[in-house]
Amino acid sequence: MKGRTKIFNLNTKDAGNKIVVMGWVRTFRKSKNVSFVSLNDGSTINSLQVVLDMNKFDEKIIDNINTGSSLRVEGELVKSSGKNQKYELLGDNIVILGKSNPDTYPIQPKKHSFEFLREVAHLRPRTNTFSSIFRIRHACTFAIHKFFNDRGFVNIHTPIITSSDAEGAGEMFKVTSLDLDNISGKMVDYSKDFFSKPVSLTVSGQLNAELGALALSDVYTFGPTFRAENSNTSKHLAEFWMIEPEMAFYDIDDNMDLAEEMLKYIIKYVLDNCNSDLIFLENLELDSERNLPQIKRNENPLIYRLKQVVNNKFIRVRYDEAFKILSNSKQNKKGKFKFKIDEWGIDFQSEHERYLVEKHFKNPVIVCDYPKKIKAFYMRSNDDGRTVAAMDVLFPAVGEIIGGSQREERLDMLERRMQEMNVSKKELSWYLDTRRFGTVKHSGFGLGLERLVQFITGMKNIRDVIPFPRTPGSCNY
RNA sequence: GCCUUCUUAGCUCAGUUGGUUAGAGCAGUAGACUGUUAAUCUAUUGGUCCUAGGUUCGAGUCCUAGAGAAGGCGCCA
Repeated sequence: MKGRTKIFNLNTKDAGNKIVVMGWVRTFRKSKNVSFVSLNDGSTINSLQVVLDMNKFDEKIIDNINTGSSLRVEGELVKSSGKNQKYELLGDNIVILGKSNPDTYPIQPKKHSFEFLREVAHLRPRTNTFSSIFRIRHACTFAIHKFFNDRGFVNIHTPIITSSDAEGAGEMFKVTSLDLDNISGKMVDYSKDFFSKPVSLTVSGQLNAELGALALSDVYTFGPTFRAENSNTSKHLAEFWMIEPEMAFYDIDDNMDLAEEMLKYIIKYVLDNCNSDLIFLENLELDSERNLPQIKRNENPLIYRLKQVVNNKFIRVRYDEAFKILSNSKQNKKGKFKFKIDEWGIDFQSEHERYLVEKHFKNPVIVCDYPKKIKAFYMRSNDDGRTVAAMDVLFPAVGEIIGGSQREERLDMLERRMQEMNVSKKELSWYLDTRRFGTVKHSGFGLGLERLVQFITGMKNIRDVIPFPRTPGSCNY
């Protein structure tokens, strides 16, 4: 690979240099004497224009330059006389690395629907939109690791296969090595299975992360998460990536501070490092909204929305206040909510969350101190006896992006809650040990990576921010 | 899981109250063109109208079932 230059490294300063680039043809504009190839290697959204003197090249080479084919081009980088680029490559020597039959190659130099591109998910990274999204997704991933590393957090690899079915975060996928094609009507004998007991794919690394926090102080997990829920929405995947920090000695306020700081850090990192991708996605969104009625459009363009999040303090409200705001809202009094806000203790529906974020505050909102009966067993009971120290970070468009809490560190309280909610103390005795031996107050939260990438890229469907989406009835590639 | 909508050329879509031989743009192919920017211009190929039944003299259009997709809701990240 010696001598090859990636396109994102090119610069007008390199004009006059002999270089070698490799990439895939986006478009080929052919005419008798001079032709133009847009070559993209995925290192940047910007394709490099290769200029070909048609008299210099064999017909065999020219005929195989098609949309999708891969080339090695050697030539001199020069200042461009065209308007849309500052520099271009005068092609001297071209090698066709891989042919592409234009008759059957599905990606055309034109606008495709996201639905169609989902059906060719193996090739969609070759489009501007998806290469931008995946570069931004990578930037988010990198920023997350950097954020935590800079603050002395330890990355814990929590297990993907778990024997605990008590996490309570949703339906689980079973993992087995039993011959499923050959199971009789009898009860399954799990003692014959690989782990000698029923096991599943993880729905959350939190309980394991807590074990790490109660030894290493600050830890985080960042791994795949699996939910077998039959959710058919633009915000749910059966396989997604979740970031779960867990911090010893943090109370719920420290927890909220960290969540806000982290989200701002990641978004700022993307703003600072993925500018051309964001500009592309912003224009794509403006373009797609051109024909929509005003109410269906975003109030502000993408980059403005991102800067707004970075530059404004998140609004923090307790459930009680949020409940009052919602129940006194015109929307509620006029019966415009599908689910009326009437009795204290109900869980908010997404229409209520959107009202708070998009109509009332027009800002990201953190709601905390939820009624205990709608939250999980491990959340710390507040002194009022009816709420727990839980918090949800609500974002415009994507809704709940983070869910977290201060954990119940008092053994007797935790055991009482487990009893009430029918969680097996025996199965989670390892978890309870942290409360038996040197318990401390601690907190944590879960961030859905795809929902964050959705917000940052403005993509409407979560299936378009993960390379290979898994959803009910769909597991391809 | 529930509700609604959609499925017509490789892609994006049009197709009138059910009426003859199903259309357009783009892509592809052939050609033209000295600098293009999803190049342009000329010509042209391309159809199991999602599948299976049914109603009708006649179905892309109506009815039933199924498959797939999208949007909304619930569950959540």
